[in-house]
Amino acid sequence: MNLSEGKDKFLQSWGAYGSSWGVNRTMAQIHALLMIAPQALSADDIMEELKISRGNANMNLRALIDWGLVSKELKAGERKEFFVAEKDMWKVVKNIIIQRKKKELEPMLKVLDELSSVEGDTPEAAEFVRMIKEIKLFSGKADSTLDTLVKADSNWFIGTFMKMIR
Amino acid sequence: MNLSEGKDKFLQSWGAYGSSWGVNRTMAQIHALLMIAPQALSADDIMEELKISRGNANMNLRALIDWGLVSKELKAGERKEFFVAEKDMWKVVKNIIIQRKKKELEPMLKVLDELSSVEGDTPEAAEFVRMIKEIKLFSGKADSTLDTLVKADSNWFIGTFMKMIR
DNA sequence: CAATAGTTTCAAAATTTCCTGAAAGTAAAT
DNA sequence: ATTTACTTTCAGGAAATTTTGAAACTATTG
Repeated sequence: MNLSEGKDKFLQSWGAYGSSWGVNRTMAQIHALLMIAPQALSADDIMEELKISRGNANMNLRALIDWGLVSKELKAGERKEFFVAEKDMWKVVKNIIIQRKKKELEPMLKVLDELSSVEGDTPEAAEFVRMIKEIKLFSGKADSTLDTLVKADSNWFIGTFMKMIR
Repeated sequence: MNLSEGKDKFLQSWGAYGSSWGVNRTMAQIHALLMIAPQALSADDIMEELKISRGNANMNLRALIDWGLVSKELKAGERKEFFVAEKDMWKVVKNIIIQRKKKELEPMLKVLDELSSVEGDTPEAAEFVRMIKEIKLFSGKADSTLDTLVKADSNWFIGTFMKMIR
């Protein structure tokens, strides 16, 4: 397989992969493109490679920066902005965990907390509260585990944890 | 908060939560509804509670059964089918991991494998292969970790692992 | 300060995903 | 063998999401 075929396949797969996890397909593709780029790319480079509009490129680049997966790079003497992706996979995953934890897990925990105070003496109310508490207990544990994982450094995770769990 | 308010809030939140993880909103809501139900529900019960069509209810129920999160229950003397959700959160999460691993992680590993054989002596090709290998290495480790997690039983996870990682 | 070189925003269009409902399918009961 | 009581399928419509592109904005340069 040559580079151009491989690149296309990677861009398309990473897009589909992201898509099935609720991440905008184009955002995932821009991320993929930057991850395999040997140097920083400009918005124009990205627009051309992925055949997308300037608006689309801009919005998704900003989102990637927000997630801590991409950063801006200024080149001396150049007026336009260049973009580079974080290439350390452990950092990539860590940032994704941090974001999704903040945007999805933590709000859910808050909702579960409110819901566990539902009143009522019917079997329906009893089962509702029981199940909400079960979900909350589990989610709370997942939340702490992720906290620990995020605080742990790459070496610890890849070394100790992986060996331990095997 | 009373039951009806709580239920509505839970159904809507669980739907939104699923949605942001690439799971059909209605599928997540049916799952939520069955999780908090004290007894098995019929397709008609679900259609009425969520105000959805028979086709929609049927398709998403089948998908939930596929994922191992819901099962059919036949009542003696009743011709119609009833549905119950798995209520043990550890089993729920385990089944979700198994499915997503099979449908998304494993195909990705296969693609990465193919991509790591890209040929070329340009810096672009070198960086491409380097990065694909980095992603593959990390994904492979994640895959093994999930394997172990899935084989481990609930008690082990909640007891040993949680304490260990804290 | 006008021109130039970019970036950002957002309403409308395009695309994708989801849902409906009616028709077809299935199987138990009579 | 026909009716009854359901379940399943899927084409077309509805809804949600994504993308475009042009106008507005910002900042550097001459």
